[in-house]
Amino acid sequence: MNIGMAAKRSGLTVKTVRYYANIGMVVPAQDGRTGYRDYSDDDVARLQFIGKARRFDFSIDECRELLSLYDDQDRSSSEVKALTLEKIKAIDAKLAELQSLRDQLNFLAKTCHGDNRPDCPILDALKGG
Amino acid sequence: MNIGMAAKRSGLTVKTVRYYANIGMVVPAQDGRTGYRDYSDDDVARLQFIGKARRFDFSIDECRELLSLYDDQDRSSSEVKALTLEKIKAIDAKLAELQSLRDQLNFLAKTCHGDNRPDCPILDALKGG
DNA sequence: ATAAACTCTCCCCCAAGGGGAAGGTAAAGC
DNA sequence: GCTTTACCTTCCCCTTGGGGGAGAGTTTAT
Repeated sequence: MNIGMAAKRSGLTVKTVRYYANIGMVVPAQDGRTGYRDYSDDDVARLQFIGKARRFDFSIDECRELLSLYDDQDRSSSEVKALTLEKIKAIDAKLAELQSLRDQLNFLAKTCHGDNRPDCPILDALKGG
Repeated sequence: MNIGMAAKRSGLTVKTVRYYANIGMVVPAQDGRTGYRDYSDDDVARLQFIGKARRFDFSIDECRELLSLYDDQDRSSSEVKALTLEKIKAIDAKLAELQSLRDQLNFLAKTCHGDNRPDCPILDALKGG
């Protein structure tokens, strides 16, 4: 099938699908005369797989890794689990960082009266050494 | 003072300080002969301000806005507070998204036995429609 | 036959700088 | 005075994960 259909079926944009072909992640067959990419059902399955993994916040390189595990019939589930646990750890770190930011901003916002007076503890906090 | 000292005092890298000059955020005086940037103490204070705001996850454009509020002696604190509350809302949304991702991945990781057997519920979840 | 829809490659764009080359300057050592 | 070293300048390419659009070829529908 052409790239438009592959994109539709995988829920990705044509640009994204083409990008994945360019970086060698999902390389379809190609019509020698027209140059049109020709996607198989299996290609579409791989695109779907990547789309899901991306939504789980896996990077392109991590997707590549997952994809090679997905392709390897003999791989052990422990490798996939390890990758997933690492990703969870990274997400936890980001969560903690954002939480701390949120708390600090929230404290500033609460102490700021937020009226027409020009003095503002938020700016003061940003200003102060 | 030269850019190296300004960078040191503001806790930023030289590259970053030069970048802020290029995009018009903190534009120092410039020596006509050598072309060297010449930072005042006030410039450094602005750089520090931006550094802090960036650490609070404000984007460059938001920093620009904060900076203009910071410069405006007649501004009301309500504008600053509004910007801050918006930023808190954005952080909350990101937190919720990451939390949901974390939960889903955690569930998958828990149900994955993670041994030498090849079947893996994580990959199955990524595979399935 | 022609217009619309689809596809191709190629190039520039985003945030927020980082890395490094090539070349001018300044300060310090001898 | 000379040289080394440290610092400064501009310029260009790189990152992530694609988006937007130009210009040209193809296929499909009318």
